[in-house]
Formats: sequence, structure tokens, C-alpha cells
Amino acid sequence: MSSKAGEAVKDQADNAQHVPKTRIQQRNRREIVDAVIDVVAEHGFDGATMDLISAKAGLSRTNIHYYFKSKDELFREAITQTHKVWGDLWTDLDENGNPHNELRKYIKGKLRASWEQPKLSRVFAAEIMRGAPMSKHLMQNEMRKTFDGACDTLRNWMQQGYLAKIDPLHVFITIWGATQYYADFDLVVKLIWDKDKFDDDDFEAAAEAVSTIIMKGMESATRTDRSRQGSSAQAAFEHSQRDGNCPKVD
Amino acid sequence: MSSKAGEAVKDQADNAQHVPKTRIQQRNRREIVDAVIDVVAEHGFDGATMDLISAKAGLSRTNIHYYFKSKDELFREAITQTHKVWGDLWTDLDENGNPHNELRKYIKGKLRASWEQPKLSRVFAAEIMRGAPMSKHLMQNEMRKTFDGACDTLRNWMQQGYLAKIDPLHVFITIWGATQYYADFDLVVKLIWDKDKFDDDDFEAAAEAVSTIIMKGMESATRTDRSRQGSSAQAAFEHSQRDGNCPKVD
DNA sequence: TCAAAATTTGACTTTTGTGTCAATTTTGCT
DNA sequence: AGCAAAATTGACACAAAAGTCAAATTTTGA
Repeated sequence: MSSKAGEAVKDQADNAQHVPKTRIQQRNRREIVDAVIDVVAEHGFDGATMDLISAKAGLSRTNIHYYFKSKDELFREAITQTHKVWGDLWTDLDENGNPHNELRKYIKGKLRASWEQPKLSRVFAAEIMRGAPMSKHLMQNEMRKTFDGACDTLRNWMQQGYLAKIDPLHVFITIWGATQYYADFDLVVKLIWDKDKFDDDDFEAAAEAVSTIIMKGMESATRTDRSRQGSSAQAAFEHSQRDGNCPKVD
Repeated sequence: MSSKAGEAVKDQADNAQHVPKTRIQQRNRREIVDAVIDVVAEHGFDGATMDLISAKAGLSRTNIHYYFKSKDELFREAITQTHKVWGDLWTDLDENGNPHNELRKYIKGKLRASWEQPKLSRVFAAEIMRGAPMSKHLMQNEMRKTFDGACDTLRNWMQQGYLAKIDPLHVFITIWGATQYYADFDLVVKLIWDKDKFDDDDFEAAAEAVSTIIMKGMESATRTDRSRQGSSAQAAFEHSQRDGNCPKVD
């Protein structure tokens, strides 16, 4: 259709998936998206100006417009990246595995994601906190479905006596909240941990502590009954089923 | 010094504490600060424009400048409000109380704060995520000190066998992460909870679930030993003491 | 090597946002 | 009522940011 130079890129950019033609295109688009993630992670979406992004990417502001029509498209791309990594984290529960191991693995995996890709965690957080204008649809569909599946898995395990009966909703919130905290509020973490840089041992320590708390907190009372006041949470769990929270996927 | 009308307000605004003279001043300043908190909670600091704020407050943009010299001063005020509420939450552990009750009370209190003042929670989150330019000093001093005290308390209880030995650092992060999630990511919470409005019962359910998980997770193995793999987290705890994390306050 | 395509640039327009100022209106008081 | 202080307004100056465009430069491949 178009014959003017440069439009090839822009035309393709209209599509969800862009297949870069040249080496330069590939390199620069990557560079730019990385820069966006960097800047958004640090300044949020509203604070991420084209100037900041172009400085970070090492490309002129005008040149960035050559690769991406608008700031909006740029953001959309960054969010797509985020979902690629974050989306996988919802499917990490194997219904047929050992409940204890699976859940522990899940917690550690979630923490690792926050730990190794703190920027993506922050981009995700920023997107949620501004009302998820670009992710709402995805969240209401694919993510929601996967989540409901995970809830089912958890509830099955609970019914079978492997885990304490606690509304999966709050279990996941606790896991997400604790693990994301390390990335999103790393300023606080650094302050109270008295460190500026963390190594593998630190990660292992954090993973061990967090998953120990949550796993022990989720231990079933069926085998060893010593719970002092677990009945109320248990009642809420039964209620959550009747109520249709975390509905089953078909 | 100055005799021009209106300057009285501005002069006072320079001081940290502003004592309003008139009823109108009192009402409007309140209105404005509330608006700022509202807008920042929704759009973050960079997204909070004077226009949005003035619209929310129902006062002209120019008029807001009559009460607050600059946007910066406005933000500072909003953050002060936040700290007033958030600061108290650090002192809520009574060393001489019953460890179990105290910790449970603390968790519930923290959740209640997020639940009842979600906007303040989000303002706090936004401030942290942008690097805490206005809170850093406070955090490095008062807050840090209070936190260290709380760590000491927790560690004492652990030493006395009331709680499992887990580095208090991660205990607090888990608590904060889980509780703040309900306010900061309420979009996600609403989505997976399938609700738009929450009532007291919902709060009680959330509080029960979260504190049950964490409290059970913190139960000491001293009395009832059934832990399957707690030793590693325990080792990290011992290490955290030698290392001087969460150092004692003098 | 040279022409076409791809990439990059600088100069410009438009929009949005902050803050100032002098003038006007409202309020509190006697 | 009338006046001084307080509160409010509209017009404006200025700065930052998004985005356009035509021209210049670099890269690619026949």
C-alpha cells in the first residue's frame, strides 16, 4: 500500500506482533522497550517522559517515534513484556504433584521472578495501581481463568486434607503481597535489611523465610491438631465455596 | 513584615506546622489536602496535576496556590498526613503482652489501616516507589528506630520460645506485603474476589485468613514439634543476629 | 559502486501544566 | 452600613512534553 520510506515499520507496528526486518530494527526496538521498562519502573507511567526514555535508550526522541508511533504504543509493548513473564506464574501449580512441594515451589518461583526481574514487577504494579487500562481485558479473561484453576487445585488439596482450609483467595494475596514487596518496595527492604545489593544467599534466605511462614501457616490440622483458633478461618473457607468465590473453571 | 493581603497564609505555609486562622482557611486546607490524597492515590505523584486536584477540591487552581505555594508543598502535606497514620503502626507491639495476641493484633491493625484508609496506603506506596524523596529522612531515623525496636521484641519472643525463629525482617515484610496488597492492588482483589464493595464481614474474613496463615506460620516448634523442614529458616535467623541485621536500639 | 530503502536528525507545532499578578468579590467586624 | 482583611478570580507568562515533517545520512544489496 504505502511506498514512502519508513512506513514499513510503522505499518507493522499497528499489529500486535511486530516482526523486525533488519538487524538495526531488532536491536533498537529491544533497546527502546528495555528503556521504557527501566524508566517506568523508576518513575511510573505518568513520570515516564519521552525524553527520559530516549536518554536511557541512547536514541533521539524523534527516532523513537520512528519505531513506535506513540507513547501509548510504547507502553503497550512494555506491558506485553511484563505479561509474558508474569503470565506464566499462574500456571505453576501441578494438581497431581505433592501439594506441599508444589506450593513451596510456587512461592519460591514467584519470589524469584520479583527478585530477578524487579523492574517488570514494578511495571506491573504501576499498571495495576493506575487502574490497569491496558491489562484489564487480559486480567478479566485469561488471567482470571488461570487463577480460578489454581484456586480449584488448592481447594482440592484442602479437601483431601493436605492443606488447612483457608480461602485460596487470601492465600494467594498473601503470597503475592509478600513476594512482590521485595521488588516493589525495595527501598524499604534495603533500608531495613541494611544492604544495598543482594546475593543468592539473600534470596535463599528470603525464600526460605517467606515460604516457611506460609507453608507452616497452611499446614493441615487434619494430621496434627494443635490449632488454637483455626475454626473461624475454616468457616470462612466453607463459606467461600458456597458463595462462588474463585468459581471453578469448566 | 509583609502587609499585603493574603501573605499571612503564605508566610505561615513556610513553617512545617500551619495553624489556620479562619474557618474558611481550615475548611479549604482540609479540602485541598483530601483532594491531593485522592488524586495521588489514583494517579500517582507524577499524574497528579493541579487541575485534577483543583477539580476534586472544588476550588480554582489559582485559589489553591493561595493556600499552598507550590505543588511540592502540597505533596509534602499529603505525605505528612500519611505518616501520621502510618507511623503509629510501628509501635503497636507491646513487649510485655502475650506474643501471640500482640502479633495477631498487629496484623489485624495493619490490615485495618489499609482497609479503612486505602488512599493513604496508596499514597505511601507511591511515595516509596518513586524513591521516597520526601520521606527518606524520616524513614532512616524515626521509622528505622521503631522498626528495630519491633525486631528486638519479636526476637525476644522467639528466644523465649513463644514464636518460631524466623528473621523478623521477613516476618514484617510478609505482614506488610499481604496487608498492603488489599489497598494498593485493590483492582486485583476486586477482580478475584468478584466484588466491588466490601463490608465488615469481608474485612473480618481477610483478617482472619491472613493472620491465621502468618500466626500458624510463626508458631514455635518448641512445644509441638512437627515441622518438616524448618531448620534452614532457623539457621538464617541465628545468622541474622550475628550479622547485625535489625540491630538493637540502645 | 551506486541507487533504493532504511534510519536518523533538527526545526517546528500543539498541547498541557505550573505559577504569578493585579484586580475583584466576599467576609467578619464594629 | 462601611471598611479592612481574607478569599477568589481571570488573564497571562513560561516551561515541559508529545508529536510531525521534510531533509540529511547511513545501510543494504544488486
